[in-house]
Amino acid sequence: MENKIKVYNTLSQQKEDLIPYNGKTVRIYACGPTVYSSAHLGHGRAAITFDVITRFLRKVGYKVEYARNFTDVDDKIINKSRETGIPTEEIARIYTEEYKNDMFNLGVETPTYEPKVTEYITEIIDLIKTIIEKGHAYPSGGDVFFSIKSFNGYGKLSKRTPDEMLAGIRIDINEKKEDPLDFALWKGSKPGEPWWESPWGKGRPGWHIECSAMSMKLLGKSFEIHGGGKDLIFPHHENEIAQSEAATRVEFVKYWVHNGVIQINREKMSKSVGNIINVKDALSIWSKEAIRLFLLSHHYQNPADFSESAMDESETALERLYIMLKRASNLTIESKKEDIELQNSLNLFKTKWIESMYDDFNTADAVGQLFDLVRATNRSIDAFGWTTTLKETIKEIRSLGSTLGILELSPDDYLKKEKLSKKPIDIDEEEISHLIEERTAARKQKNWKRADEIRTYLDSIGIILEDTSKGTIWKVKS
RNA sequence: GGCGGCGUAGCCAAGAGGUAAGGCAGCGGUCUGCAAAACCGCAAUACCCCGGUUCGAAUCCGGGCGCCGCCUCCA
Repeated sequence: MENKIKVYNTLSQQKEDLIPYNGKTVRIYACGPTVYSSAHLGHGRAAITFDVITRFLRKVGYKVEYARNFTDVDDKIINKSRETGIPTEEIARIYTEEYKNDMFNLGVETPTYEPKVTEYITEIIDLIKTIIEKGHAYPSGGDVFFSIKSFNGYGKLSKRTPDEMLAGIRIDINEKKEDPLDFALWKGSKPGEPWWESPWGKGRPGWHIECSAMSMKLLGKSFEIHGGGKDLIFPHHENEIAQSEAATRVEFVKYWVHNGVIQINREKMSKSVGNIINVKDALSIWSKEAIRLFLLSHHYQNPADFSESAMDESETALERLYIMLKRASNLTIESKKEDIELQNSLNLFKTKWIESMYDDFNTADAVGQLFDLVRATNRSIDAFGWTTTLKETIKEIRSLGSTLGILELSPDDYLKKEKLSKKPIDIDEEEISHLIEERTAARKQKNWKRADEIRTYLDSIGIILEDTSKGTIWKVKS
């Protein structure tokens, strides 16, 4: 096995060995949402990407300090407040809570820190003061701007020079700026906007400064991984680097990690196109684990094209995993038998899925390894039933599962309850049991007509019956 | 226009110099009262095109074509 985790760094455009600044501690900052509307699958993907990275790093022995912020003061929140008449703080509070719920429902573990911008205003003001003192920013008419010309690495993350940026510029000319590419660190507040006292008058933070202030406060001047969606590379992350390094004169972040965007029909999911799928809505149709499996079947850097049929396929694929676990749990006779062939598959799997994850967190490859092993496991169950090897195999499969955040339910909970909750079916479990009993009796008398009637009826309302050597079991149709 | 990326069977998707994982859909078989599930097999000479480097290219280089992202708020 490779002894170093490889991670693709947007800054160098290469995979690099993950070498923390200090021992085995990895500090991660991932950009969270601006809380002015419901979380969509794009937010979900970003959260799940860094959730899995965190879970894996911890699994292989790293200490991970993970911060994910809430931007709770911003133009978009102010606009939303104007449209709805709801105070900005209330809008921020509502969507912050909703985001936390949505992420919980997606099985995303809570980060170590969840800072809010409004709780770090002092740090933000101090940081801006430092940047001004070092000659990289200037107050102008109540605002403070960062001078991109004063920072000679500007553009190093997004791979473009200021001249190239200027060529395609579409932002409004702002008289207060010395250079059209300069961006606001602090914005003087207009009437009715949230504001804080500052050396430059009443105002609020610009968009990018909060992430620099909060990440450096919580994780230190230099930390290992900074993440977010690819759409944040420019200008957000580019500006963060400029601000932070202008203030500290040391490397801000060692590895920049960006996840691909969600697409619908090969087009980016975005508000302007109007093709947003909210996390809540997706969760009302598909299980959280099917959503995770769908996302994790793509490499985190690639775009993931979302569609109902693709999601249905993921649900079916997940069901295949749970059916295998169900078949295994149905075996009651313990024995000391071993299965050499399964043992070989298991040994291969143990090495390969870890290797896949070591290679830039390649969950899609790991998922492929998993399905390989599932076939071998089913084969073993058919041939030998319960073996000590099977027990070991299930344990290893659960181990990958806990890294990806899937297979965390009991097979019955998934095959029945989870799916019943997604597909409201007009029958309860007790009634199903009664019908199954009746059918079993009919089958004993070889009354196939009645037996098939019952099965057909249940099938028509979405319940599938399976006759096994241990009796009839049921599950909810996909 | 500038910068970055993508193009792998019917669909989705890994792989990034050594002869192409996996999932879904389809078809045939085993098993079953019939099914389902599972397993076995088929479709399957699947790497956008044209050049080049190499003993060897899906992978590296050059040139096309098509698509996408960023350059304005995005995760």
